[in-house]
Amino acid sequence: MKRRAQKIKTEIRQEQIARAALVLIARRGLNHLNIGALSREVGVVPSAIYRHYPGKDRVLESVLDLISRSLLTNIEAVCQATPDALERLHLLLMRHVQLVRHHAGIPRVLFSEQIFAGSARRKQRVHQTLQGYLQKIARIIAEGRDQGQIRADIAPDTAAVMFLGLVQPAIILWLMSNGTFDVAGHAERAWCLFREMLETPGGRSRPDARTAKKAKR
Amino acid sequence: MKRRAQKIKTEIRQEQIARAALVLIARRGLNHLNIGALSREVGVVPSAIYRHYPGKDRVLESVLDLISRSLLTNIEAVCQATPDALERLHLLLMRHVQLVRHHAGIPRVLFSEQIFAGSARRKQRVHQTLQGYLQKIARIIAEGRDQGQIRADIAPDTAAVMFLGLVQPAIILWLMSNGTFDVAGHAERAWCLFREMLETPGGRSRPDARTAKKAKR
DNA sequence: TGTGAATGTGAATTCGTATTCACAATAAGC
DNA sequence: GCTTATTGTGAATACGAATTCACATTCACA
Repeated sequence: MKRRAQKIKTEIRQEQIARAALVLIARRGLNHLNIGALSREVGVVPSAIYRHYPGKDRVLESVLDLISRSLLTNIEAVCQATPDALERLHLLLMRHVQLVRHHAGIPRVLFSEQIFAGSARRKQRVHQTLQGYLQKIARIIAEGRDQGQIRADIAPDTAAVMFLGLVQPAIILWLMSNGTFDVAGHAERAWCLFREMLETPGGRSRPDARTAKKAKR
Repeated sequence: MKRRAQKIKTEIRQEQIARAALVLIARRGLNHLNIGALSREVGVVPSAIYRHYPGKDRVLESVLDLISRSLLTNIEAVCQATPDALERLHLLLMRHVQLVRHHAGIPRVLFSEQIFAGSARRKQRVHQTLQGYLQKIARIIAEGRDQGQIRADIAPDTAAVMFLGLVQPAIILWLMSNGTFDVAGHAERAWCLFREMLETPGGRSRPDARTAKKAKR
């Protein structure tokens, strides 16, 4: 019955392990992530994990890398998709929701106690990841302001944090309601209000995003 | 040196233990909360905890009670302080920030993995607490709408979740930055924008909250 | 095809922590 | 003051989970 697992090169296994960890975290949370379950998910025996990682901590680091990359990938994607700041934000919001819905492990890691209370180094690391994300959002907003599309009396930093706030409580509600809460719906409604708030009062009150190009100023 | 702890009635000890737990959670997080440290904080020996609680789980329940009551107390306080919906929200926001800054254990518990991933019962309980809080906020908003002070085309539920979002990411940043991030400052700036967004466009663009009574419609 | 390095395995070890229990001290009611 | 229920104490227990290690297998390379 029990077949011995195939030998796989360390780099591949590391990737496998990190992804499996994210899946397990999504399923049962970071606290329940243990080497036993992780190895089972990968299809090896617990001690095998230590062939590829010096310890559980380093596994977590890899998971954080995975998450960091996902977030930054989203930023880059929306920046390539359109030059319009408001459209970028809207796209980013939807992609963020999709990402989180698909990988529920991400918010679970970011909000986890193990991060807040864990080693100062890990905490620092997550903090920098979040700060980087926020800065990139703030930059998009600043560009929109320079284009006259976004009110100049709004501090991009503040707006960026608010932007995160459009979905963060919703995600928590979603996690706590066993996936019942309609994150995407809330995000869409909240976005409409947020956009109105951002837009320069000079423009139309409800310009269609599709027609609102940089031309108007 | 080591004095035997004084005998104290169970109800009092229970309160002590719950408060001590919240303090410890604020200091080191929910994951690091163990019976040993908890008993030390209270000034007794680990096994003594079991004279007052059947187990660690029940201690957590008490902590949740403490938190629930704090949140609801804030709601009641602001409702008594003023009949003006926008003022209520502003007050609530500031009180919320103060509460969290004073008892950092509160967000640590609410965002904790142990809640999301813990027993379904606890999760359910926290969910209901949050839902109750949200509903009360939504009611304040709905009243403001009925008074013509708040735009009628905004769903109170959505606005309530957004209201939470004004501070939630800020609180997380605050926790991760070791108390460096200026939560109160962000809350104030975010509130100004949020208020503008809520207000009926018919009114002045920046009516002083003190003069904006229900009379105007 | 043979050989060594890389990877997988199962048992053993260690550690932290929740919980239990028999016993001691204390407070409250008579 | 005496008795008894209540509360505190220290040792013992139990359990889960991380990690280590000696040994087995397999892959890559010559």
